Amino acid sequence: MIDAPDLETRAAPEDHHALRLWLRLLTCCNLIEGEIRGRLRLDFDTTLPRFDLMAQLQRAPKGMKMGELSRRMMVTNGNITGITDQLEKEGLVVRTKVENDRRSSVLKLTPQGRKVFARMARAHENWVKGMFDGLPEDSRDALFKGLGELKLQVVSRRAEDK
Amino acid sequence: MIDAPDLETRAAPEDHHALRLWLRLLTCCNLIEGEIRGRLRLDFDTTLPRFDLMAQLQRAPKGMKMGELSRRMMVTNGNITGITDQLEKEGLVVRTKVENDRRSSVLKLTPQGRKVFARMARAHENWVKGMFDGLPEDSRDALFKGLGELKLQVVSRRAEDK
DNA sequence: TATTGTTATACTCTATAACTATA
DNA sequence: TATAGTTATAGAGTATAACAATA
Repeated sequence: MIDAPDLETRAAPEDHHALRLWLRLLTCCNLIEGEIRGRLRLDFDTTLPRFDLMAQLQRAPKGMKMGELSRRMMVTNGNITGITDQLEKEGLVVRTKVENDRRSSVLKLTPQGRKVFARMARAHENWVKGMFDGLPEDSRDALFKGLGELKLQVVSRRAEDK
Repeated sequence: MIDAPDLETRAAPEDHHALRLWLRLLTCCNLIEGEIRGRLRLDFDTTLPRFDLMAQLQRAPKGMKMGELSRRMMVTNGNITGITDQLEKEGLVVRTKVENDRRSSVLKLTPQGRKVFARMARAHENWVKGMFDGLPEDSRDALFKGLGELKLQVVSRRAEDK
């Protein structure tokens, strides 16, 4: 066993199972996310939110409205404006105007943005594969399924509350 | 199916299984963490790092050195100093000096800190239970086991790299 | 009136690096 | 020389709220 103190050590043996599960989930996520953030910074001098925004655009060849990005990334409009400003200054995305609604902007990757993102996405995928590929196939399947159920659970509770 | 666009929509069907698994993990974690952060803010006017620090101290009746907190919370010494300053100002923790090493500080919860933390911890546990308890027992077990494997995997890779 | 996006502001968290005091 | 903690600094990310233009 590796001696790696971490957040999960905050759990006590008598704690409720759900709590221990949550702390383990959080620890895993933080470890992996930290690894990815660090590498994005080191190898590509960028951040996770910038990468996420570009990933969303990559999946939307016709571009995406800023409000839609805000919903998907679950941050406020103002934040999207800020991240977009940076990316546009670097020539990676571009705001375009739509015909029927002059309030809206549609964001698209520039050719340069597509090129840069392709390189980042390839590296990113390799990092992730490296971290997950040691897991037995059935564990991966079980995780995927369990997390799917968990997500539904959490999302539907949120919908109830509002 | 609930229409809730989120980070996971960034995955494409052709993406590697590991990548889809990671995005789902990240989405779950962000949803739950956001919920907890929001409630900590609303109900107790505090933050997750502050709560985490107090949780660590709660588990260490004799207190804990700041360096140890830094390792467990995986942040730098300077950050621990900052969070500690806030909590000490609010009378929730206290720095104490140790006999044999005058450089070190040992942090402890004050009686007031223990009282406040107990209330927060109870509420926190209920939030978490509420989010996880809808999961079938075998799904929870599978998640716990799979995440344990994943954590080992990631931690040991980190150890190799350094 | 409601919506889209922008701006201004403030705050938390974070890391880096230089520093003090002790060991 | 090394370690424990502090300080100073800078930057990212976040939310809130007021705002302009448009629907």
